[in-house]
Amino acid sequence: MGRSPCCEKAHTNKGAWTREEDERLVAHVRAHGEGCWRSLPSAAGLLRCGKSCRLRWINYLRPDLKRGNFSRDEDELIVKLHSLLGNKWSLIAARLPGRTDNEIKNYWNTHIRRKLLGRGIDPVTHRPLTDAATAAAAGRHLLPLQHPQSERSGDGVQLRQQLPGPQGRHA
DNA sequence: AACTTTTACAACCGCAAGCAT
DNA sequence: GATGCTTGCGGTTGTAAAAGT
Repeated sequence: MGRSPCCEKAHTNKGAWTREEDERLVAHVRAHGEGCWRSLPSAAGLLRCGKSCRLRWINYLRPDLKRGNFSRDEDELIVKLHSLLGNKWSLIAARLPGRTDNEIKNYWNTHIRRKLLGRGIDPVTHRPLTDAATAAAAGRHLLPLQHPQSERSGDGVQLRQQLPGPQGRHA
């Protein structure tokens, strides 16, 4: 399939959104509705790519977003849905009004995943961890790495899926 | 108080699906 | 059917804030 750059990168802002950019985006979507993200930035006077605008709107600016902490019910529902659907965050989000796929994905990776591991449950399969994996989960301090650089290259993804604990990050 | 490490989450990137031509 | 474009998704990264030393 053909693929083109989503935007003219040389002329777009990146990084955190400013209040002014938010206001422009909200005003434009209110006036014209969602959709046609490709042309939205220029129409709204934003130096962002359409992708970035869409993400910002969906994950942060939409008026129907709940935000705030996840309730116990939501927590349990996410675990249940994940056991059925896997990493289909958009499908899971569709069952949780006011929550976004990105928010759920982040919540899963930072909270639920660790909680399940703490209970000796594999967050991928939702089954009890094997002895080896449990040992690794319990004693991850024994593991030699948690350096993102090494995780991020090559087999790091697979490795991370097997390894428990927080995704090591450093400032 | 200063510095280091960890956590949390917003945002980016690349890929693939779906639609139009 | 082939090609090109846009949108949506999931994985990954950057960084501010919090916690620890």
